[in-house]
Amino acid sequence: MKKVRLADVADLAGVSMKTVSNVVHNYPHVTPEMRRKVQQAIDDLGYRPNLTARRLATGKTGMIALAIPEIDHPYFSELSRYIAEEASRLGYRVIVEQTLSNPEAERAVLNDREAGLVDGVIFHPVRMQSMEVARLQRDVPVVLLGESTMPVTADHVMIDNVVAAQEGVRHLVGEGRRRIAFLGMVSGDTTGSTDQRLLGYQQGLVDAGMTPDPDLVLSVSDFTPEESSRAVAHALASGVAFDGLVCRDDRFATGALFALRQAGVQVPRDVAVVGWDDTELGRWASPPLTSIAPDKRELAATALALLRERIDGYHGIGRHRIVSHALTIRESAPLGAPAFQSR
Amino acid sequence: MKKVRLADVADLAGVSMKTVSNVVHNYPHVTPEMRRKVQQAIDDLGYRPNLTARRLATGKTGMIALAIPEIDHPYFSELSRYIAEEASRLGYRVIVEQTLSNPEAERAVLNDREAGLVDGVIFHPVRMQSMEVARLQRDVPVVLLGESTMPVTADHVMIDNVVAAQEGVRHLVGEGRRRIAFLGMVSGDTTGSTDQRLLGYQQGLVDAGMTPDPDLVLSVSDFTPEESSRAVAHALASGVAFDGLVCRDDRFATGALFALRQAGVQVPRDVAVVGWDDTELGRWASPPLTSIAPDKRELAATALALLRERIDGYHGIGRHRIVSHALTIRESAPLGAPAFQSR
DNA sequence: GACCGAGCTTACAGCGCTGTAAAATGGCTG
DNA sequence: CAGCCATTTTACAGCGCTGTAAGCTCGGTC
Repeated sequence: MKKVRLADVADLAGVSMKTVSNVVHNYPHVTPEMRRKVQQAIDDLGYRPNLTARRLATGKTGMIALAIPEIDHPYFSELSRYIAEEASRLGYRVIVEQTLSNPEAERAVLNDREAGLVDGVIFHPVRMQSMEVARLQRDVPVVLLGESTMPVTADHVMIDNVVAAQEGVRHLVGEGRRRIAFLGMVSGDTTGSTDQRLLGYQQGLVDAGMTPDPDLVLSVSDFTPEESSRAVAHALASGVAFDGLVCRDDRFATGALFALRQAGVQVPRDVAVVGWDDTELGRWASPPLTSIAPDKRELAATALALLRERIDGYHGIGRHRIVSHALTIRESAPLGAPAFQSR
Repeated sequence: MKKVRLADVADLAGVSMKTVSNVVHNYPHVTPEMRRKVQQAIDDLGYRPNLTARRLATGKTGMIALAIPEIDHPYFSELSRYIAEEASRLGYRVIVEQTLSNPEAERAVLNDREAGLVDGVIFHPVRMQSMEVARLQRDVPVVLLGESTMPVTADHVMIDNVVAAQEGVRHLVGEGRRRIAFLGMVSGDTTGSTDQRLLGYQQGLVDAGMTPDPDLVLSVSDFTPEESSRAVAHALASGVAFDGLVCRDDRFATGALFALRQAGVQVPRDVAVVGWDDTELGRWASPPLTSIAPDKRELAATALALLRERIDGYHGIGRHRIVSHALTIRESAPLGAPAFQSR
């Protein structure tokens, strides 16, 4: 099956290439008879337009890049799904770049040594600072996700992490918890997400008339459930006492649940746990996780809408959009189940 | 920042376009002096090659498509990660097509109305039959994953599902389980994966001198933990008794754990559970899942190796590769923990 | 010192499609 | 039936790069 070109179809149908092109694109001003004749030739030859050539001619690729740290992190895989769905709705294909939180890979996302690959980029950086983004960003439209960076040159979508964390704390306080811990800080984490969540957590404590206790801010050495579990186990062994726990993400919460179970600490009776991201991992944890739930669908739609506008020619200053979130209540920190020994 | 073309660099450096191209591609026969001069011009102008034009000229896109049912299914998100990593190692970019198990979307993967988008496709179909794949498959190299189809026109990679299921059963039998159930059949599932796993399950029972009992094959109405949980709850309520459970995948197993917990059935004491796919979801379930673990990394590497060969010109008959698997033992069906009332 | 060949560099024709501008067609009007 | 205008179709020049084949250099050889 050798390649069929537009010109071949034109020859067979006895018309010009451009007419064939018009038929392919459903250009309205083509007589029905002509359309039929051309379509016949297309079908006979099994012609399929060559996308690469089209792109070269139009300058549009119809593709966007989605650059995220890890494809298989539950939050990112769920987000990817919505982005893929929304992109497909808008007629874009998605190429996935996995940065693995590698600074060089992140730089490569913007500083790509090649051009003309995609029409735009949706990028969730974790190692890159605003300055650097601004410096590296070239002509490609970029929409940033997450909290690490928000230069004025690119658009940006996030949820209000501070408020969300405050809400998480308020929920725990409302259920009678008095010693609420935060899990966790990660050394070398420059994303700002954690900072904002920690800030909101502290703010939440203050709102409730409590004093943040540095001992209750647990550190984790990596973004994995394993390390999170280790950190919680260590805290328990060191005698750090808490009856509530706000986690940086569901993965950390999952690790925490594991460590608590191992230590014989009951959730939610002894410790109520709030996760973050509302992922499948948390929905099926035991007990199922109460979790701060960013509206991922809205996040995806907003990011793509902004990107679309830039692709369509908007060149203004960077816009910042806050999308909504909710607190999804489940068993790990339910309503109306006061702590074992609430004071 | 307007576009810089190869010709602009050539002008500035005072050489031909082809020489610039040679420098860009590190073609060896370029004098150091020339190389320096050209590189200088490239840097001065901030030149970046246009990938689309390159593709049109070479006919290679440097991209492969990965077509899977759901990006955020734990098995597929983990597999995607390895495929993305391996692809990147080989210099390919990955574009992700989410079929959502939609027959039309699956057909579109092969029957794409446009050509020249990717050099090859890695495709995990769930609704499509061998015949149809063979009929629709065009000139693009295709490697199939999963068990639903294996036409002679395309390469194919899978694990030995029958043997794996037998091993799962053997493990449960070895731990003293005598009434082992299978979860679950899904109506409308034409993938063959489930069939093969069920077959292996039955074979495993026969190997152990047991008689498969149709009542112990549970049906689920959809590939979700929710439905799986419902199915198990229903079975328990109907008085179906079992002390071992082999699940079609970790999602089903996760749903099963939930239903069992709700019903006060202890795992593994009362029922030992074996999952499938060895995903993060199962690793952090409670209790952590014993699971049949396909070697996803090997799967990804094998699929890409086969695809690479086809892209490089191999046109022979479809090859079938079996990659290895293991049974990862965890708490849901541990070693040396005989059933509560084993007979 | 003319010749040779390996090593470098160049000119240019595509790759397959689309946008533009110009040409052809055909229905109406006066 | 010429004249006009709106609609439909055409010719062709790019889009930016690479492969091919030919041309140029220059040190080494006899």
